[in-house]
Amino acid sequence: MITQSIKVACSNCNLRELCMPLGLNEDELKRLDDLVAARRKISRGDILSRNGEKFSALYAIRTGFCKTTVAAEDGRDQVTGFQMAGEVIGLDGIVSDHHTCDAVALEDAEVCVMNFDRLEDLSREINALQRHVHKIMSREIVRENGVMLLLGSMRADERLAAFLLNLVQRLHARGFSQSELVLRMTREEIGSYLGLKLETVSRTFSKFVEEGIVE
Amino acid sequence: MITQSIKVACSNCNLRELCMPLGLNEDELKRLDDLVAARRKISRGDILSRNGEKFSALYAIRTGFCKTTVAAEDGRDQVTGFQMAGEVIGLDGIVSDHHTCDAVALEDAEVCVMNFDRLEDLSREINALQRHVHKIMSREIVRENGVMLLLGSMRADERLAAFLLNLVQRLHARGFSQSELVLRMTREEIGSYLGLKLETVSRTFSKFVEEGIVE
DNA sequence: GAATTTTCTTGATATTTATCAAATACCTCT
DNA sequence: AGAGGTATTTGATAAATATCAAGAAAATTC
Repeated sequence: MITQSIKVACSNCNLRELCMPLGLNEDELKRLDDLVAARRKISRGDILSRNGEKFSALYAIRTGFCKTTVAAEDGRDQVTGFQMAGEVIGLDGIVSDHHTCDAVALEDAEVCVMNFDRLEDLSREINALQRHVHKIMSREIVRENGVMLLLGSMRADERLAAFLLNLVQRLHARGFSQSELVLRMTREEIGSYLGLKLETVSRTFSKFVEEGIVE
Repeated sequence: MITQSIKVACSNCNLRELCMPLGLNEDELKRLDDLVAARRKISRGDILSRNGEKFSALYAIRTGFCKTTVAAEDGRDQVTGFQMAGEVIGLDGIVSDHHTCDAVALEDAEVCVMNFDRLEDLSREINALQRHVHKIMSREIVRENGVMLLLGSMRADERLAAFLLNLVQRLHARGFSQSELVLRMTREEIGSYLGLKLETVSRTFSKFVEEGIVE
């Protein structure tokens, strides 16, 4: 685990509008800076947090791309999400004080470590922050509802299309192209997320190419 | 909409340990009672909250059984959960200030209406309540992770078994039998939740009966 | 309590996706 | 740049689940 001790500030961060509430005054911003105690650099394949591990902090992604997975008792595992800059990992750990997911970097990444006790303290004092924390958690619930809809009632091609559209939208909100994207995850990881086997994902991609929908 | 004006108190409620944090002092309990402004009785089939509707309150189920569903643009819909006494409905509405699910009573039910702005106010003042709200949302995220695992990587019989076990566990925690349960939902609703067609659910039940797993 | 509607079960068949297998393409490391 | 490993594609076949259909059971309504 490499934890940088250099002091980094939300107040200067170009992702602040993704991670943090708007409309804070200077004093509030300064206290926010104290919350993000450190950044942590992780390399591709590194595990940011592991199922069973004690929960103490949320991680806001600054750069890079991650996935989260849950495991069944028999070892099967399921990708539950792909996270990019400005998105928060670790909410699963709050309820039982232990993580229930693995979070893994799909490329070299940098995350801001936010101690959760301090986040709770601060969000009692800054209404906008409290509201923001609630919204982040609610957003995750709504996202997962959407995944349930996808997994429960869509065909393979619909699932893949919905997945790609969602990725492009999120990337576009971060200033990337609306028409191109680089897939950081493997066919197998996409398949796991979409409840499909990697061969089915590959075939569906090929079908999309044939139909001229994607290149 | 029938809203009872009779004053009801968390402090006397036998479900308090499910809905609310433990270890509150008398003063805190009294303030909690003020939060739950009213109870609302709903009949089977009634819609508690509807996709698109303005969000203002969470609902804690006091008696009865509900389901939540999300809808795709093309009209397909997906059951995202079944809720019983002590469980909270409405967390999806926080992020956008509007509900994104429909919540429907599967039998005559009674819910406690908790104004969310007041819940936020109060949870800034009562640490245990703040923590509790966070845990409730985190629990929902973890639950949905489990459903994603189920939908993404289990076969029909595994899905149904996991579903039944989960129901029995939750009912048992509420004092009901460990070996018997009454299903308040139709085969179609179970199927929607599990990503299966109602015929498949029915066949799988029949298989379980043949195998002597259930009656 | 009889009629009507809804839900459930079961069978036959169709469709979708998984599995197994092999060849190719792509990365990564030295 | 080349070797070795990993990821991807594609084909053939198998398995799981969906679809269509019809009768039985259960619930609801009048």
